[in-house]
Amino acid sequence: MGRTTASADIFQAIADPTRRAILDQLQQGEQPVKQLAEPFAISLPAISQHLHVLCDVGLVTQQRSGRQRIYRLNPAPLKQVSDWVSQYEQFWKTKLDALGDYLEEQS
Amino acid sequence: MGRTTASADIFQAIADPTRRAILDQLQQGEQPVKQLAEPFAISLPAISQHLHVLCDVGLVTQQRSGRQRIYRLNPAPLKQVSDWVSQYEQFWKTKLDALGDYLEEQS
DNA sequence: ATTTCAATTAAGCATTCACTTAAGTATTTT
DNA sequence: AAAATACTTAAGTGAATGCTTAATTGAAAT
Repeated sequence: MGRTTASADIFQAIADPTRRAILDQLQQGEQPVKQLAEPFAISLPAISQHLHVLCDVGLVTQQRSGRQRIYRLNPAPLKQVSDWVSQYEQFWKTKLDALGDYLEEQS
Repeated sequence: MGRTTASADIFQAIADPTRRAILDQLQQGEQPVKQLAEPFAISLPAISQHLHVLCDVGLVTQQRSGRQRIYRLNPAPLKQVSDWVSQYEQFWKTKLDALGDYLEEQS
């Protein structure tokens, strides 16, 4: 059934390396599917399915322009990931701080 | 074959909500498996398999203590996620800044 | 009107995933 | 030594995932 059943979860959406690469590429600006698909060694439908997943979680928006479909990055939903990770960022920063203190003591 | 084939990818590892919950719980300190499994409605082997995945990507470390196995959080690998996301953080912050500027202009 | 181009949707397939129960491995208690 | 405890590993299952090719949809050019 392919990518029709999307779980609409952001963590799931960014778990796939191809989808992350698509997002990375969209940082350079909005692009039609063909152009977006060019760097990848997979079929156009595969890309289309990935875009569908990204659309479902709101990471991209789409807009028709003639017979093209222009995709644009919308990074806002990534805040959910950022918020979750930053919880731990504190954690590892204090750890690095502790390491720094230790190193200072040694010198 | 269960969880034996771990992809050892951090984005994949945190894609599962149960695994994220396990990590969240480990913020309170190192814990044996039984205690760690308590809040979840799934079997102990399932938890063990999740822990194996987390171990593979280095997000947890394990240590024997008698017949218990103590798991401890190691958030360092999350830096990879943090770095990737922060790329976009800039993006949405400039967007929010732009919105702020716009609102200021209006007032 | 018909062909062409851009992209999606449909259908099918192999692999991976998260889970289960059953069996095995250590360690500790009795 | 035997039983109990804490956990892992093995084996199997249904569902989800990522991909493919074929068939559609829709707009543009001829």
